[in-house]
Amino acid sequence: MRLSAYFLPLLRENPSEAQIVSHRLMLRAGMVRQLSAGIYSWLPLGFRVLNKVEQIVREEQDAAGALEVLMPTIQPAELWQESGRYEDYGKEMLRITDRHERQMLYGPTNEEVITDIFRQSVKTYRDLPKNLYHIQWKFRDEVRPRFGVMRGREFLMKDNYSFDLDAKGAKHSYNKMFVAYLRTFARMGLKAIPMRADTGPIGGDLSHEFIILADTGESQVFCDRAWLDADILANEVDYGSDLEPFFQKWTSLYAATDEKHDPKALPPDRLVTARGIEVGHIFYFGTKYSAPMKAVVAGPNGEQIPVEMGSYGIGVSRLVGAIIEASHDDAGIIWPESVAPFKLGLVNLRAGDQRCIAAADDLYAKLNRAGIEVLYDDRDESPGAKFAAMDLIGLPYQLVIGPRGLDKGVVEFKERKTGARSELAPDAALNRLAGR
RNA sequence: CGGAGCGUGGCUCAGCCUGGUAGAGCACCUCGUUCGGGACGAGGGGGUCGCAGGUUCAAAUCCUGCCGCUCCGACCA
Repeated sequence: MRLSAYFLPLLRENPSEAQIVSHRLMLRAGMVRQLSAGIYSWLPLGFRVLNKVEQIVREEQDAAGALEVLMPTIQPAELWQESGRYEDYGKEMLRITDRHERQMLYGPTNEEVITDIFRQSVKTYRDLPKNLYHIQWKFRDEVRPRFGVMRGREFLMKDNYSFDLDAKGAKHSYNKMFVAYLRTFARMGLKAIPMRADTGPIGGDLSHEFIILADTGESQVFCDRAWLDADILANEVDYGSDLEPFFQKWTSLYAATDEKHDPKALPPDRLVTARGIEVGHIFYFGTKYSAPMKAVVAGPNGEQIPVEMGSYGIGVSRLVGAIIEASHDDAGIIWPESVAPFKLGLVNLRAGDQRCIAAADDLYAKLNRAGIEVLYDDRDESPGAKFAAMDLIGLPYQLVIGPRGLDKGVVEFKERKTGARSELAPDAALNRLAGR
């Protein structure tokens, strides 16, 4: 993508409404614009990241055997009256009346809708287990939206729902999601630590929050030092096998939120105190919805059995902010390669110099042919402005083309994360990037 | 929802106290000179000061109401 043809409205100064670093950087890097309190438009650069995060979530859900669906954002109130949550949910739920005076709502979550879908079509235990997910916009009318997309009112969430015949099956479904979540966050360069959690308005008796460590996190958390070196992606997981050992392994290391922290749980030399951001939450809640909504199946002996359910959420749009919170420096964002909007920034320092243009255009074409996602800064700007822009948007690698380098037959290769620079022949730079 | 604050070109902000008809830096447009970490000169465009009402000869400035946004606290992916 040529920057001259892109839509990347960068801000040189910090918008006064943005108080935390991810919010500031997302506005300055031209990723999002606020439309209203807690409601954001995603601009091209931000949308690319959102899609990459979403895709990683999707791949890990698919790998764990969940099936993707898409449910509406607008739901009828009756379903919520049936489950008993219509009144309980309170003012957080955005209620809407349609032209026929029918009570509708903008879905804050989807337990009711999915349970309705399930009960219409699944009548026998032979069709179990099932696990359905979707990635859809939600609306929760937060009293106080803040932190940019990290706590918006409208947000993109992956939520899924498992259906099993009995508690044992439900626990296996829970474990699958537990594994999938650890893998999902790890692939985004995040260390997400599962912490036992309250179930809140969702209900149920088994629940874990997944919390990533970031200096600017909302809440204080405590964990075993061993977490810092843990490598979740090190071992492959067979979702068909018994996952309980995996679950036991990753829940045995101490980790607790502020409310649940026991100061005596660990010796001081093993205790890490940090800030945390919640990026996922999983629940096993049994028959809380299936019983009142009559989501029952015929069991092996013909009896009617309410299904055992769980629900699992990942804040997809929140993750974009959370990743920035966890990975940035004074100059801007530092994207993990897996979610970076482009892998590479190609900078032509002299937009008016034919030799530089020819060299940059040539490299740009080759990079495109090699399938490398590249943002090509072909604008006529000062070098300083170009470098600052590249550092701000935080692409993992930069290639700089200028007259000095061309005299020596080289381009400069820079790594955003480490700041390491080296000079390479253009073809060598190409190979190096293609090899990564 | 309790407490606090803000709303003036795209962004950051000054002007408001002590009313006299809007200003700076950055950004933008044109020309020229520049160019290896946010260049320089000259010229130029853009706002009626969140909205409504009131006081006054006169309101960005004073008064009232409303709307919007932000921050601190209790709740959430």
